[in-house]
Amino acid sequence: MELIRIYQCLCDATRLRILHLLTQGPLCVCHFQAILGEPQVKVSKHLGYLKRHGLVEARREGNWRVYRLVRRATRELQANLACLQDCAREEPRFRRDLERLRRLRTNGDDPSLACCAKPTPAKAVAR
Amino acid sequence: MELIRIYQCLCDATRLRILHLLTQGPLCVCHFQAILGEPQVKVSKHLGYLKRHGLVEARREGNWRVYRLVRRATRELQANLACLQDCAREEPRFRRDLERLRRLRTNGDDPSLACCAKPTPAKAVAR
DNA sequence: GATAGATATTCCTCCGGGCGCATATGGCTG
DNA sequence: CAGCCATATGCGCCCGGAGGAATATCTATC
Repeated sequence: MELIRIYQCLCDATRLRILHLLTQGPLCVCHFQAILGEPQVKVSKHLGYLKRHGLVEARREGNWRVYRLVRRATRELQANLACLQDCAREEPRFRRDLERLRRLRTNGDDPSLACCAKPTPAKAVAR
Repeated sequence: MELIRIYQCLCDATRLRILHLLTQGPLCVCHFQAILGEPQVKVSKHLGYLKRHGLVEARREGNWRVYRLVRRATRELQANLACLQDCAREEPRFRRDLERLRRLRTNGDDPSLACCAKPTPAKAVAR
């Protein structure tokens, strides 16, 4: 049952936040780290999980990897992501994530492609 | 995060089928057994899980227990159950469950309250 | 109050997944 | 090619949850 796989992906907080962010567009790993405030291993593993389960796909972009929601998402996935977006509107945590994403995009650079390390080579990501 | 709890409940096939059935109205354990074709322990445990996690509530009805979705479901829960119902429309398994439920209700007796053992005391549930 | 029926609970085993540390990989740059 | 950066992977630990067999609990009935 396809649905099960989807729900299994959704039932972890970190993955939920990742997917929620991805509904706003592709993102690279370091951005996830910055926004979620989670260690690299954790982020990377959850992205791997999502990829293995077919919710997400990745491409290389020079030195980093950009993740996005799968292009041809099933109806089920689309429905559930829409539902997630809807529910997320009221959860402070999701709102903060969105806020940070927005800040990264404006303070930083180009919306989707320009990755970290471009604006501030010294300070970089505030860990 | 409330959402997580919901998704944790949704990420098992048996629970998914149970919740889906419950969107059609209250049901007692033996009906679940009959419809799902799963052993009593399994059904009972998953119902317990759903109850512990606040998606479901139960009342005694003489010798048996009738389960229902929680009365005051959160917005998140409502949204996700609606989404589930929508997705379930295309999954054969869910359709079969609904079909069996319908058959139980017509062949059997009264829609919601009348429980098993009333129609056929001899054959009972075809295990 | 003994018994039967419906359901819950306990005990056990097994497995997948979450986490973190350390290390590997793969591309870029000097 | 050496070294750095971003990211992935392997390993070990731990925990929760799934499944099933046996048993307990609660209710109705005689």
